[in-house]
Amino acid sequence: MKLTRRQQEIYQTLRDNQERFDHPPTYDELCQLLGLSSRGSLHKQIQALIQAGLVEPTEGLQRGIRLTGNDRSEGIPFLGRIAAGKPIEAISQTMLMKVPDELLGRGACYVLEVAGDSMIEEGIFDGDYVIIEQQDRADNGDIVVALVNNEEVTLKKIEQKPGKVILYPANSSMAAMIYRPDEVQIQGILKGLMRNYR
Amino acid sequence: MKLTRRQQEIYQTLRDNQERFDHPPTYDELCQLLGLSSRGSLHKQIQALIQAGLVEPTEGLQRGIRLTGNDRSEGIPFLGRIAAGKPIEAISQTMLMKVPDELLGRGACYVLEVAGDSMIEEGIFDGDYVIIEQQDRADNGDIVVALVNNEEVTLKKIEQKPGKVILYPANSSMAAMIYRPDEVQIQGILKGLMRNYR
DNA sequence: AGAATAGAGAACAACCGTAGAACAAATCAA
DNA sequence: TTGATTTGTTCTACGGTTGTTCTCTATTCT
Repeated sequence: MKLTRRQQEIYQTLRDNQERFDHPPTYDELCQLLGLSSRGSLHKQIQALIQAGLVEPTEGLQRGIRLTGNDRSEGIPFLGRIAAGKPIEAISQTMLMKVPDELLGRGACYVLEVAGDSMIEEGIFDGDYVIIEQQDRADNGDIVVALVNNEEVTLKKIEQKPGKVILYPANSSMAAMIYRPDEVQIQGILKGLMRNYR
Repeated sequence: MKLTRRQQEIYQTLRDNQERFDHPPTYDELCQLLGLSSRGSLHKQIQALIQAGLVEPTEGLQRGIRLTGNDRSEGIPFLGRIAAGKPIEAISQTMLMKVPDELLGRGACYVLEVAGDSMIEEGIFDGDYVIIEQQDRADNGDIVVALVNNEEVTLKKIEQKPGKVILYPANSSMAAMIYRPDEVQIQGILKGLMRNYR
């Protein structure tokens, strides 16, 4: 989606003033900030920003959140479930999940829900949430999200040797898989884990 | 749960004036403090704060406790390390740690760092952070923080039978311990877990 | 000229905060 | 104990605020 000049300008103003408001600002406050005198005009622009995914819409609530873009303060995206042997079940809407800073890597991160017990001996259980930092290389021994043959996405421990790549599950009832380097594409490495007991 | 502006304002006023009252204040006193003239109006706002878990509701009692609640917007306290067989190494200053809402219980919660491998088969490793909800009872099968003989604090799976309490480690090289009910005091139950890969 | 972009302003519905009456439970006074 | 008073709760109603929709006008660009 492409933004008009004015829309970019408004978005920039939103970001610049994000911290000036203890609570999300009202349309009237924003109008004053932007030199507008009509809520309706602003509303039209804001809708464009929502359409572009730069602003979170408010659900029914008044004084609803406006500005928040997709920066890390509101959480990182939850992309879906990852199971050994299947592509990631992508989730329709981008959900944001708050994650403690301690579990984040330096780069772009996202969250996946683990399906299956293939990493059980590493303490990664079915239903756990893993925080993945997006990157395309890994050290031996890292636990990675790997795309195999452009088809399957799995969470495995990796070992890269000259001419072959081994993906080890952490479950003694499953076997390690050996591939040619060009068959395996690293998508990210494991940075953190969260589990929910109920 | 999100608070409206006024609700936050009221909550802040409650906190600020918490120490000014020897006993919890009445609705009328709070109304005067907040410039309201209707108890009913205040009541509705207070209900919202209770809903958000920031205020403890009063059970039947009059002049009942109001304000005190658990504000977790700044994080929950990190209390120290817990190892099987030793008291919690208390940390000098109370550190706050931000934790995703999904991992929190409803009541007061805190964070401990796990020392040792006694729960390794439950996927709880040395160095993991566990989120504990403070409470003094548990169901069989829950993983609890238990104070034994007023000396040792451990993280174990509990089973309570008439006349005895069994604490199971999740490590086949360690034995379960059997106690009399009066020797074991439950301090909290496990609600969530976080792990950091570096 | 025609289309796209911006803004003003009116009108409306939902939401929020408040007041106040009425009632029940708890507390206090005698 | 009994009755009066305080205190917490429930309910209705009202007005202001806020988000949304709509129409209309002005400006800019191709």
